[in-house]
Amino acid sequence: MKYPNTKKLITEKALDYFSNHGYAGASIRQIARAVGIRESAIYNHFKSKEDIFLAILSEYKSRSLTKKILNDELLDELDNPGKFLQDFAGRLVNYWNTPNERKFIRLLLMEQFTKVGSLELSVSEYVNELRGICRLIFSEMIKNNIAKKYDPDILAEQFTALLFLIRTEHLSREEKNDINIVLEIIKKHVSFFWNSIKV
Amino acid sequence: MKYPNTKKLITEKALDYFSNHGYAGASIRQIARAVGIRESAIYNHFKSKEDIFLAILSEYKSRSLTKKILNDELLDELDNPGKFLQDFAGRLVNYWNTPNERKFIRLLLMEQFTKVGSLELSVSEYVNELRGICRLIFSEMIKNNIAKKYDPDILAEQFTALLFLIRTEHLSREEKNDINIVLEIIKKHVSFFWNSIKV
DNA sequence: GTCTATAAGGAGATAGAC
DNA sequence: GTCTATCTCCTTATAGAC
Repeated sequence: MKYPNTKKLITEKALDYFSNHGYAGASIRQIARAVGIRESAIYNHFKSKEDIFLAILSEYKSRSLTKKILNDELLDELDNPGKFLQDFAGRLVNYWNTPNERKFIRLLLMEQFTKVGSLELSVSEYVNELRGICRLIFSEMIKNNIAKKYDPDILAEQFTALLFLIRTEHLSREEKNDINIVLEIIKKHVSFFWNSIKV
Repeated sequence: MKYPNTKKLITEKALDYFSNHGYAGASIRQIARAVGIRESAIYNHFKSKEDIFLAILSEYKSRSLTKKILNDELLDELDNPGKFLQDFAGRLVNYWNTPNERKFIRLLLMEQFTKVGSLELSVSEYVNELRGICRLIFSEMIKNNIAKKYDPDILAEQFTALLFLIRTEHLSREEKNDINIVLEIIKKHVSFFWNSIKV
């Protein structure tokens, strides 16, 4: 933001409009006005509306959930699995609640069926990374005899589903305090979940 | 369908287009063509595009999940709780997979953030009925000492979340066989779920 | 209840001056 | 890199004949 880059600004404002009105419902005109330039100037940076959309998706696809969530600090807590799970879920929910991430999920949910530009945008892809991380965590817990010998795939699925539903339900509201309510709910569920799988 | 009703036909085709392209992405022209009349003729039945959308939502809101799922036949199986849960989930997934219901969920996911016509369209509202039914079921099981004394709210939430995620993930694909894959996954999860809560 | 014709405006996109 | 001006097409919606 220090060195205002028009191209970057366009994708930011476009993400704003796309995530609020959908791809079809947002117009180049509105985006240009939000950026502070004329529509025609947009075409100096992107060759079409679809091109802007693809740029946004490209940024979205280049993120790595693992890097954002599973840092060393968290991994140090593995010897306290209950706390580890809580912090893991808490970190995830906080990350999901960052402004851009919220917009991305909204856009994903809106455009998953429309297939603009023959580009796939699927919920599966979105939760699969989380699923994989959970599978790893629960496998490890079972191997170390911390958790009961359940199928790690099923545990991962249940954990993922819980986080996904609660997250999805709180995407519409914009209140700042909302995240604390979500964190409370998540905490209760993680606590229950851990108690039912721990040895 | 025996007595072709133009008004009904319009909402049907509109639902088709809305659920595939979103509200903003579908045009009266396309809908009229699908119905087999001119755009102007649409306005004999609805005063605006938004009016069509509201008619669709009104139909969607008038459904009752309970009536469609919880009939006497199913309730007779309550003395065999494992089978009951399986059939309950199976019925629900089959109902969710009916063409119109699929379209409704797609439309809901797409338009939950746009607020066309100041009408609320929320995922919460969608899953709340299911949540309530599950809460009742699990409360009853606990009271009758069939299930462990867990918090029925949490059990209901986990059961709902599981069904919702799996359902959401399979909304994009149109293959007829897909429902069998979904039913298999659900079956596995319900089985696991029941085993972990039964006395 | 459907048609033709048309209005009025917004959409995406381009040309060429500065 | 942004501007003005313009093109072409599509959008929702209305008027009035049949």
